[in-house]
Amino acid sequence: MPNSNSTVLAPVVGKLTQHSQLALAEIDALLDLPFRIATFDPGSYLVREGDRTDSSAALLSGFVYRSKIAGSGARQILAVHLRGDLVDLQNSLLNEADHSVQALTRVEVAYVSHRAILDVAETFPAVARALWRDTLIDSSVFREWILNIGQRNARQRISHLLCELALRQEKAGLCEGPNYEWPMTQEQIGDATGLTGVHVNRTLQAMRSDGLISGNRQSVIITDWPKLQAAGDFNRAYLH
Amino acid sequence: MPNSNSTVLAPVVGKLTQHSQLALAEIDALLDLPFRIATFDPGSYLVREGDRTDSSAALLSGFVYRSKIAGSGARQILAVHLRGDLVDLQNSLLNEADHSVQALTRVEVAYVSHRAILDVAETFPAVARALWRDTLIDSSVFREWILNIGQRNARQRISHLLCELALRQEKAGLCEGPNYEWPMTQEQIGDATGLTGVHVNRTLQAMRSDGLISGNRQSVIITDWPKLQAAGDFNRAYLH
DNA sequence: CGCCGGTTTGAGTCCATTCAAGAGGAGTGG
DNA sequence: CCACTCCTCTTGAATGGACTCAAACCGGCG
Repeated sequence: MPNSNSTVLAPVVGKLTQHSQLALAEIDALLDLPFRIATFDPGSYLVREGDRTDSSAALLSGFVYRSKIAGSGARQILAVHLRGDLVDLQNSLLNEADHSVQALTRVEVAYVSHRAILDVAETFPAVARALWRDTLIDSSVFREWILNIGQRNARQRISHLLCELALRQEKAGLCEGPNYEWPMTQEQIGDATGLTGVHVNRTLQAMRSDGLISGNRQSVIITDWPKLQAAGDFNRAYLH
Repeated sequence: MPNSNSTVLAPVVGKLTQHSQLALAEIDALLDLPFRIATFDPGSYLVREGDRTDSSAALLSGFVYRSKIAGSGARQILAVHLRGDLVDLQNSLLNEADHSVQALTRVEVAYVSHRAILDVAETFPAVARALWRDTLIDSSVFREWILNIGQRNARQRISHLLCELALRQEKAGLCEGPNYEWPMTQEQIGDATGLTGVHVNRTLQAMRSDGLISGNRQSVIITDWPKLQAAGDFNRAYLH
């Protein structure tokens, strides 16, 4: 029984309007999309590789990650998402999910049917462009991750990941201070950066003792943002 | 002086119709897009990181690659493109190029203005979906590359890259036998896989002596396709 | 209190890198 | 036609960043 409400999808509209200009009618059409709310516990799957879905999930609260598994069983985390992100929009046009989506924290999502999304996109070309652009920015982030994993050392990779998540949290209006959520285990940080958990541990210790960061599990304090940015070879241009 | 002709852009239409159904009117609209032909020598830039362009390039012949440079100066190759590929379609919606595009061989491209592309997309929603889907498949390939670089060893990475390029050449109708073009230096293969040229060299030698491949520079013979596929942990699903 | 997932630490190993030099091959110009 | 250059490929030896394996530590929670 799909629901419809004019504020629940606001985080999604907020994200889209960050990079695309939308008219009031277009925003209303998005907010009026029928949706179905669901919650997930940490570790549970929103989408499994190989799934065929008929709706996409918009993240309302919490964090999720996307991942693929290699033949060896090794897991690679491809992206981390937060409030406002459309976590599997690509499945609205691709038949079969090529990767999984899992909850990092307790999350709340709004499911919107592919049909409804494509209808709005067809009615409002500006919405189509906004959604397309959103996936293009996603793509740009993937490219930066390829660079990160392919060409940077452990400290750079971890610093870069942290910079990205911190900046995106600010953009999403989730925080402002030097305090950021980082709800990943060291093992997961390793899977996201192509390192082992053990090596992540050692590298984080070095970063802490060098005064780049402090704070404990689940939450980091970026004590020296310019230095961290330099350490991570971080340039925000790729986030568009 | 833009040109217009009904067969030049056929490779592009061929690629789009591989994954999206298009009506005759839509195909005609694509073929009638105004374009401008240009050729590039190996190594020359089609797009530079930071550029703002007003048109996108469709690859008519030859090979190009996309790349980003890390702060250290290291180069990461992000993707390789061949005939029919829209190599910088993302720039039609993003302001500033976040990576470069360079010719691998002598190439011929058709430039189509962003304006014209977006107009066709607005007139024909099916075209908009086809282009969007095309960029989503691109995205899926980036994800697989993240997995490849992040979780696989040298032999797997190189085998995987080779499998992908071979399969895409077949799909594009560029060849059929066990003979494939591979117009990359070992250094470039290294940049695409996050390895050094020296190690690519040693790994290729081992692969040759294990009977996976043979042939010389610029062109490979895949002597044992099933074995190569296994060696590269290659699963074509991600190419959709 | 005792379990459990996550973090920390140590020691040994290895895959890939670095540095350096030599060989091969294609193209250029005298 | 040969000398010369440049680029790529090849090879060797030494180094090192990250991995593996394994055990101990820690804090939260039932």
